Amino acid sequence: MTTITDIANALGITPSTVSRALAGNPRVKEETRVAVEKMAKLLGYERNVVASNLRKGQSHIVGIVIPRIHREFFSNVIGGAERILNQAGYNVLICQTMESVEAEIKALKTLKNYRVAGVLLSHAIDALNGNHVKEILEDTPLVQFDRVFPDLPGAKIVGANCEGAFQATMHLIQAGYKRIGTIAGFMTSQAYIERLAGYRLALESAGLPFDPAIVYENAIVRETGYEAGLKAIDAGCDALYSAGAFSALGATDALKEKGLRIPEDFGVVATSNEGFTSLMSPALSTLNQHPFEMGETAARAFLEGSRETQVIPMELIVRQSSKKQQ
Amino acid sequence: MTTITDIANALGITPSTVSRALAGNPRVKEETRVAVEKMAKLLGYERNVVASNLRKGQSHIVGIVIPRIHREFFSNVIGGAERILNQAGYNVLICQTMESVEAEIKALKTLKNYRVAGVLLSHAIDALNGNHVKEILEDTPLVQFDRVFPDLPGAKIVGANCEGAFQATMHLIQAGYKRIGTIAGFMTSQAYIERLAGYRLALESAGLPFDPAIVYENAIVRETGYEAGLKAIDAGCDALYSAGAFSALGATDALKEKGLRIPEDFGVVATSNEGFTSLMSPALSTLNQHPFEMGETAARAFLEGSRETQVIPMELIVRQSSKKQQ
DNA sequence: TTGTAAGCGTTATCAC
DNA sequence: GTGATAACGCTTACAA
Repeated sequence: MTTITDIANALGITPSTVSRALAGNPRVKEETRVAVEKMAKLLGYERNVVASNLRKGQSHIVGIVIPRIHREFFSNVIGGAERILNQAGYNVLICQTMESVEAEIKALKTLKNYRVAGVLLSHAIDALNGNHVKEILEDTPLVQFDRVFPDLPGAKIVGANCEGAFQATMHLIQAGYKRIGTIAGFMTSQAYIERLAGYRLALESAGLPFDPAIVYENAIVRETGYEAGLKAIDAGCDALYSAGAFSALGATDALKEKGLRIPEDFGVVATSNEGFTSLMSPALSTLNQHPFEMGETAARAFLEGSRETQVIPMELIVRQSSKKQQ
Repeated sequence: MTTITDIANALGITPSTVSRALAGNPRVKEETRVAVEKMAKLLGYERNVVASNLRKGQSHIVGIVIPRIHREFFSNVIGGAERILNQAGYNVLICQTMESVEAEIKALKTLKNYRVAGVLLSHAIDALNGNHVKEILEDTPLVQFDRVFPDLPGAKIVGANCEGAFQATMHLIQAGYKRIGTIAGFMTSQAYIERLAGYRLALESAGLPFDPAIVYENAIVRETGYEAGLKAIDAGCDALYSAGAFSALGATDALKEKGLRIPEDFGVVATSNEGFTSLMSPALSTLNQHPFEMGETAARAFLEGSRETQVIPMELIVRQSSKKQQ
């Protein structure tokens, strides 16, 4: 592999000058800069970023830590972040935690060891607070997104969870559903706490009772959604707001199995406009969290060194599953 | 950040010994090894992998280059590869090419500059051969998967494209469909060439004519699938084998729009068991490519330095979309 | 405008 | 079994 020393030797100058020329340092003669660039191309030189990073004490890698890559929400966040970061000359190291804090800790340590320029992080569901992050990351810039802990420093990019859940629940109320339960997610996560708050607010502002008996605190996966669906039927619900799309899918499994018609007998709305939701029958009404935009915003927050909390609005997409015929 | 020098100073020994102790070199006294490890823990030492990589001339990063992260097939491949690689102490740097060779070239250069230990690569659709890879990667170990070029060195992990397509088409024939078209994908990619071959083989071995007029060579996305669907109807087809799931989705859009009943009037089977296929109505019959396993196999091939071509079998999953009532 | 020299943190090759 | 020293390739004060 060609090094700057090779270029320097070929040109009869020193590596420092080559380094400066390649870095676009203005204190280098136009003439030599051109010569260096020409020779670099000729010899097929490519900067050894490992050496460069070591010297500079940091890399142009940004770590992204997420629960699971195959969830459309997260892969879209990554897509958005990557677009902005690549433009700015950064590369992306992706770590999945599979929803385990253990793995999250390991991932953060690894990233720290690589001296990444920054970390974009959405916490594992079983993380209860940000202490483990504080110790590891120290002064590495951190941007949290979606699942965030307020006690950690740095920018936070969150969805408009409360407003979104409010909107979704209100939509069910206005469609004529009377007893609306919720698949709420785990109350260890701020995002789900807020969604539940939005749900409750909607009920109360419409004069409907908030009934803890039809709040299903659970993982938001298909299996638990199915169970929640069964319970909701037994509890006399005629609609569900689900804090996640996969749990809504599970709930509709249960509803269909029990012979209930959606949306006539039972309405469903969920947060997360995963691609499959429009293909379900009936198509599922959802809240679009704009994950791509969330990724872009997180990346920009990192680039700008922002410490602000930014809220990405959610957009209600009304499909069949909530169109009660009156 | 603590360095090995800090540990050495604290212990009154030299960095070399610390380095050896930490590396598990047998020529270091048990006693000092223990002392070093204790002190390392005490001072919160974490190896600077950047420095280590520079000195050793390679990293423990494996680059994965794929067209698009948000396709379930690829995110599952990544999942499988990551599992195996993490176990072996590697980390994963992911680059998306968005189906452009330009971006593929850029990604490969970046990875080379990071002196990655190896590259797992599935080509962009507009890559016509492997020349661009040869020049850049030189002696970096390469494993190609799914979309591969035979002229490139190193291991290749491919799906059983021909056999899968054969199976899918044969299934349609046996279900009673008479005139079966195909959404074939681009013929610049070996994977799609093989799928077309399997389709043709099935027709011919069943004594049915192979008609180029109902072979739709196209991108395999929803939009082009829709167009192919319309054409297939006009051409008097009563079934389609699609080389991709999204194009099959587009085709069913067209079929429904034209009032055709699936599977009674028209049968559909597709390669790629994307999650949404089971949620379509009617549910789409697919070929499961076992992407997770493909990722694991690719990672193992890298770890073992294999140069073999391995074929991952495809599994036909029969759902509603191909169950013709006779 | 360019050269000199030191150093980022680690590891490999010698010695002892 | 341990220490001294150099080197991986690059960057950056400082000097010229």
